[in-house]
Amino acid sequence: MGVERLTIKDIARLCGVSVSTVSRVLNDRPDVSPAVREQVLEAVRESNYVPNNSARYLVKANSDAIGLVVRGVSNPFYSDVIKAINREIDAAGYTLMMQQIGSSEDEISRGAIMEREKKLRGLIFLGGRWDYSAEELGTITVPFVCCSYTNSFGSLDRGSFSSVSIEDESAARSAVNELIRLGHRRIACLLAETDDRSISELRYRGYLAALREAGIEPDMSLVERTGSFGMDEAYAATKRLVASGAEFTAMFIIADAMAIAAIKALADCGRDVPRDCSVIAIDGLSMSEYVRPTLTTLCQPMSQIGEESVRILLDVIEGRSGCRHVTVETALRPGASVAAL
Amino acid sequence: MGVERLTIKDIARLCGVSVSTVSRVLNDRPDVSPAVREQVLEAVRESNYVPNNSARYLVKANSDAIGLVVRGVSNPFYSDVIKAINREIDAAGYTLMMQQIGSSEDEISRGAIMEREKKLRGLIFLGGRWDYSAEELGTITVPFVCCSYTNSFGSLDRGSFSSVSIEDESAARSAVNELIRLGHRRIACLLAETDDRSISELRYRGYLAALREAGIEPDMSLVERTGSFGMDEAYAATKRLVASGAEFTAMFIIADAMAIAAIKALADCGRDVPRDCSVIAIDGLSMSEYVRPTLTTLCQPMSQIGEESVRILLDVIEGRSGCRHVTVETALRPGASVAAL
DNA sequence: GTGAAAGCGCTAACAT
DNA sequence: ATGTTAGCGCTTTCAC
Repeated sequence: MGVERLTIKDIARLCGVSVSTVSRVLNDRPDVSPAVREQVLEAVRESNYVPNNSARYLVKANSDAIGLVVRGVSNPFYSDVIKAINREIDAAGYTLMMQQIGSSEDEISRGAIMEREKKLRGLIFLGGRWDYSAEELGTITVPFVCCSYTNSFGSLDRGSFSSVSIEDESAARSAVNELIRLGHRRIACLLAETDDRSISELRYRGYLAALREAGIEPDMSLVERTGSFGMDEAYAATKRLVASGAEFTAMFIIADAMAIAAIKALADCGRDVPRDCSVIAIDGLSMSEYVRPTLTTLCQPMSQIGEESVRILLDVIEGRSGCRHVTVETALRPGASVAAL
Repeated sequence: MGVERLTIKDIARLCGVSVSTVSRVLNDRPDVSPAVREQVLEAVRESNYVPNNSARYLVKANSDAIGLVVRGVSNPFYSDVIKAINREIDAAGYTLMMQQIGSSEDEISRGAIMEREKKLRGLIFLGGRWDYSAEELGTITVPFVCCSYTNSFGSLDRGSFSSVSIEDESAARSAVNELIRLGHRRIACLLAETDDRSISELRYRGYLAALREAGIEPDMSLVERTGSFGMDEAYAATKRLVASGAEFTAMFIIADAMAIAAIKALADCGRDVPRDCSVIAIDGLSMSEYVRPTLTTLCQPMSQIGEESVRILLDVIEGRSGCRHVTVETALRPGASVAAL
C-alpha cells in the first residue's frame, strides 16, 4: 500500500535505458530494438507502473478525443443514445471521453474544462439547458453539438453550433391529435415544470396547439404540474388530479416514466386504463413495452439521434460542412393504453 | 472558433502581474490585494480563460479526491447508490471523481489510471468483477472498496480490500423460502448466466439451498438462463419456459428488471400473476412499485450501501481502521405479485 | 536505435 | 502583497 508511485524515470533506470526509449515502447513506436522493447515491457509489468495521464495530456498538443458531457445521472432514455455515440466515434477512429454530471451542474463549464484538460477535438452535450447565450459559450472553442435538445429558449446564432433533436412541440401535437382522433375531448395533461424553458414547456405548447386546432377550449383544471420528471411526483400529481374531481377521458403525459407512474395512480384510484382513461406519452423507453397495459408512446429514435450527432460533429471537425441542425422524426408505437371513446 | 487557448501566462501579461499572482487569485488565496484580484478576475472573464486541469493535477502532490468507477452504463440500480456516495463524500469534505465504463472494460486498470491522473486518496468500485487476484491489483496503491459486490470468486486477501454488499445467496434463499412458505413447491428460476462467477451464480445457489432445505428436489427443467440482465432476453426466456410445457406455480427471478419482463411474458401467454403464477425477485427498484401487479422483491438498501462504502473508505484513508467487509440486510417489500397457493 | 534536453501549464516554495 | 523559479511526468525534436 505505502508503495511510492513509479514514474517513467524509474522504469528507465530499472532498464538502464533513457526515458525516451521507455516512452517509445509505451507508445508503440517502431524504432526500438525488440530486445529493449521486451525488457521495458517486462519491467513495466513487474513494477506495476502506470503512466500518468495528466502528464501525457499536458504535453500533447492535440488528440483524437471527442468529449461527451451527459447531464442527469442514469436517465434510462440516454443509454441507447450513448451506445450509438460510442459505436460511431469508435468506428471513425476517434476516442470518446464521457463525463456524467448532476442535473444541477453546468455542462458548459464542464465541457470547457474537459476541452483544455483532454485537448478535445469536439464536444457532444447530451441533455442540457435550452437557453445558452453566446457569451457563456465563449469558453468552448471546439465544435459542439446539442444532442437530443436544441437551443429553443436561448439567443445563440444558429450558425455557431449544431443540434439533433425531435420537434417536441409537433410530437406532442400529434400525440394529442391521436387522442382527439379517437374521440377524446376532455384530455388532461401532466407536465414537469422544472422551469419554464424546458422540454416540458415545448410539449405543453404542442398539447395546447392540438386542442386549439380541434376547437377544444383548454381547461386549466386538467393541467397538472410536478416539480421533476420523477415517478413519485408523477404518481402524486395524478392522484391530485383525480381527487380534484376534474373530468377527463384521456391523459397526455410528457414522458414515459411519468406515464407509467400515472397509470398506477389511476389504477389505485379505481380507474382502468384504457377503459376509463386513455394514456399517451412521449419517449419510447423499452420499459414501456413491458408494463401492462403497454404504453402507447411517440418513440424518439435514440440510435439515430446518437449517430446523427456524431456524423455532424465529425463533418464540422474535418471541415466537410458547417454547423447543422437536424430534427428527427418520432414514430407512434401503439400500445394498449389508448382506446377509442 | 480558431481562437488560441490562453494560458495563465497570458492572463498574467494581460494584467501586468506575475503568474503566481494569477494563480493565487484562481485558487482563492487570501494574500492578494483586492484591486489586483478584481482585475485578474475581470481579465479571466473577458478572455474566457479556463485553467488546464491536467497541469493542475500534475503539479499537485496529492488531492482530496475519491475516485468512483461505475461499471455498466446507466444501471437503474446504481443511481441511488451514487447519490448516497456523492452526498457522503461531499459532507466529509472530499471531492468525488466519477468515471463510467462499459461492461466490457476493466475497472481495475481504469482505477489505476485515474489514481495516477487525479492523485486519488481512495477508490470505490461500483459493480465490478468478482474474481480479482492480488496480482492484477498491484497497480492500485490506494485503499479501495468494492461497492455492492465482493470478491466471492477471487483469491484476494480479505485484509487488503474492503467491501459492502448484501449476502446474495441468503437473500435468494429467503426469497425462495417466502414462496415455499406460501405453499409453492414447483418454483421456476430465471438466471442471467453471463459467466459462472457472477451475482447470478450466487443467487442461484440460494435458490438451490432453499429447495434443498425444504426437501424439494431441484428440477432442471424449471431453470432458465439468459445471456444478460436485459428485459428483452428475460422476456424471451420466460416464453421459452412456458412453451417447454414445464409446470410451475411460482418464479424466482434474480433481478427486478428481468421480473418485470417475465410478468409481461407470462401475461402474454395467458397466465395471470399472481393467480396462475407468483413472482418474486431481488433488487427493489423504485420502478417495481409502479408496475402492475407491484413486484414483490427483496430490496437492497441502496443508500446504506453507498453510505457504508464511503464510511469504510474514509476510515481506512484517515487511519481510523483497517479494511472491513460489511454485509447489509435486504428487506422484503411485499407487492402484489405473490399469492399463497 | 538511442539519448539529451526543452517545454506542456500550472503550483508552491522562496525571495523580495 | 507580489515576483522568480524549480519542478510535476511525460512526449518530442534534435543529435549522435
